[in-house]
Parts: sequence; C-alpha cells; structure tokens
Amino acid sequence: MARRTKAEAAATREALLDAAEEVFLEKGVARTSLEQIARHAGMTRGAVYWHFKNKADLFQAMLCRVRMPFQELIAEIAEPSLMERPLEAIRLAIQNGFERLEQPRHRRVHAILVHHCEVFGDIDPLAMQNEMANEACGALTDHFTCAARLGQLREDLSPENAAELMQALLGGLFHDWLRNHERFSIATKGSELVALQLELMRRP
Amino acid sequence: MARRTKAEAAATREALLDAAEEVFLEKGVARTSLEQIARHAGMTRGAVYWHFKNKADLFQAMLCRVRMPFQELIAEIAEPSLMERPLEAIRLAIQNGFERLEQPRHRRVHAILVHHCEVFGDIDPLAMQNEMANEACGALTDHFTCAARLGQLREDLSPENAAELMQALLGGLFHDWLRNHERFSIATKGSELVALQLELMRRP
DNA sequence: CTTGTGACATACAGGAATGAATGTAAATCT
DNA sequence: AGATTTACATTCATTCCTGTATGTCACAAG
Repeated sequence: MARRTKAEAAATREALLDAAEEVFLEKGVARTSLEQIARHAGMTRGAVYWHFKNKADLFQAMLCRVRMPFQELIAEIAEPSLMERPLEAIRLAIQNGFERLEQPRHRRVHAILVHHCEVFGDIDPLAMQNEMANEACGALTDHFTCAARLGQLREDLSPENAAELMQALLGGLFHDWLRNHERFSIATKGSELVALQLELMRRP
Repeated sequence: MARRTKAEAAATREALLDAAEEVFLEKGVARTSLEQIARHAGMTRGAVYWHFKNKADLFQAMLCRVRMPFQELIAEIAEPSLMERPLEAIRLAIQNGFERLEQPRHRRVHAILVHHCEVFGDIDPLAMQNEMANEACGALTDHFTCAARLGQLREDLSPENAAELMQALLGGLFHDWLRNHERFSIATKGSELVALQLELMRRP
C-alpha cells in the first residue's frame, strides 16, 4: 500500500510481533518462514524486513516485550512486615510471578523459548534459561538463609538445599504448565503446591 | 564404496544414529541437514536414505534406542522387603532412573528431545513428555498412597499432592541437569535432593 | 566363475526460504 | 506546493535442502 503515520507503523510492528508469537507457538520457530508471519499479520515480507533486520532480530524483539527479572518480583512486594517472615515473602513473590506468567503474552513467549525453539543465531535459549535459574536460585538462597537465621526453617534443612529444592520445584511446575496450560492454572494450583512445600520446609 | 557384510551395515546404521545424536545436540534438529549427519559419520546422504526413509524416520529410530518406561524402573527393584517401605522404593527407583540418565546416549537423546527439537512431522516431543510425566505421576501416586496407608506420610500431605510435588521436583531436576550436565551429577546431587524431599514428606 | 543383489556413492531436478534490489504512494518537511 | 523521506509491496537472484534416480562395486549363492 502506502506510507502510514508513525503510530500506525508502530502498530504494524506490534502486529508483526503478535503474529510471530502465534505462528512460532503453533509451528515452532524453525519451521515458520517470515512470509508466514507477515501473511498472518496481513502484511508482506517487506514489512518484516523494514522493521527487523532478520528473523533473529525479530525473535529478540519478541523476547524484549516480556522481560521479567526475578529480583523485581521480590522487590515488588516490599512490605516491611515481610522482613520477618521470609518464607511468606518467597511465597508471595512466586505467586506474583505465576500470576504474571498467566498473561497470554508471557505464557506464549515462555512456551516458545522453552519448547518451540532450538539454538538460534547468537541467541541461546538455554543460556537465557540458565541465567534465569541462577538468578532465581540466588534470590531464594538469600531469603532461605534469612529464614534459617530467624529459626523458621527445619533444622535438618540447609538454606542451600532449600533453595535448590524450591528452584527445582519451580522449574518443574513451570515446564509442566507450559506443556499444557489448559490442564491446570499455575497461579492457583502451582501456588498451592509451593505453599505446601514451604509448609514442609518450615520448622514445626 | 561398495557392499559390506550385514554386520558392517548394521554398524554404519548405528554410526549414523550416533552422528545424528551428536550433530542434533550441537546444532539443533531443524538446523542440521542429512548431509551434515552423513559427513559426520564418514558417509554420504546415500547411506542415510538407504537405512532410513527420511529425517523423521531417522529421528524416531534415534529415540527408539533409549526408550525408558518409568514403570520398568520400579519393577526392576522388585525386592519384597521394599513392599513395606514405599518411600524407599520410590527413592531407589528414581536413583535408578537418574543413573541410567547419565549414560551419554540417554543424556544426549533426552537433551535433544527437551531442548533441541521443536514440533517435528508426526512426532510431537511435548506429547511424549506429557506421556512420560503422566506415567511417572501415576506410579508415584500409587506408591505414595501405599505409604499413606502404612502411616509413613505426613498427615497434612495427601498422596496426590505428594506425587505432584515429587513429579515437579523430578522435572525441575531433569531440566536443570539437561541444560548443563557439567555443573552437577544428577545421580548423586539429584538423588540427594530427592532423598531430602522424601524426608520432608515422611511422618516424623 | 558368473550372476544377482545388497550397501552404498553420485548426479539431478525441484521447491522453499532468504536477503537484497527496486518500485511506490502517502506523510512530513520546508 | 514541491521535495524528500517513510513504510511498506514486489520482484529477483542465490543458496540450501530434500527426494529420487542412477551408477558402482563387493560379497554370497549357485
């Protein structure tokens, strides 16, 4: 067609990213062509190559819309009363993250990252997942250490082991839920299981 | 070259599958061509198309070499003394599975399935993972129910919740370890954490 | 010994995807 | 209003991979 206004151009850019999410999730990243993405957004490949350098660039732009640093989750629930109840702080932070995960955009992009893309140009999904896991495990260790100092952790459970158990549990729930999110809600069922696990870890 | 004896032909078939494992793991399934696999095995594409119908067929043959039904793991440790200690049976079965996972072939194929392939022809890795997860969860539920009947489970922990917690833990450990198996041994560290979790679940 | 077939290698045709080049009409600038 | 740039659409050349067809040579049967 013809030139659009700046706002319209930004809209088509978003539309292309939306289309990429949907097609990537349906057919996998490697097996979708830029043509398919463009058609699904009602555009042609020209639009894609205008807004993005190539497929990897588009992919990265898609990821940028859902960045969710784990520390931020804990920082968001900065109620002073929780300083003395670190286990409760952990629970709330995780529930916070789970609820954010259930937003369709976050769910789709994470499902793509975890299940529908392989190694990809200079983007290595495994490295990204490792980063996230390490960050989460570090934050968990901090708070479990705090809990141990306050005597709220079982004596036979070291803070490091507690953090590793919880991180593995989170990862498992995350993967299970991403595989088919229709089976259960991670915000309710997942939070429930996390709370239960925290009860198992709490000093009686 | 020329015709080999039957044993040599079977050997080249295995060599092709080995090569497929290595290249798939390194570059991802979608981004490796049959040419690359053949060259990596010191053959040409002709050999591949002789032994396998196409890429999907080769992929499936690769999977067939590592089938590991979860029930089999529990059946293998069929010591009668364990009938009365279901938690110990679970622990041993999981340790058994973890040790088998550390065989290079099993580790590579599972890493490929989980992290390096997308949807693929008539093979859906997610469906396979779902099957495995359901099977594992079912077996776990059975044994945790048995443990509950014997009064070996904490009263505030239902067998279903116990099974789901354990399955999520297993999945998380599995994924974490597959991402980089050099960081820790799942047979030792993983089994340790599983044993610890079972302690948390045991009635005091 | 020769003959057939098994186990590959090589050659060829076709499609599909990429990236660049070019076209174009409207929006914005001056 | 004219010039320029923006935001795309269209076309084209190139590469890559697949699948098939054909060639080839060694082993085993007769």
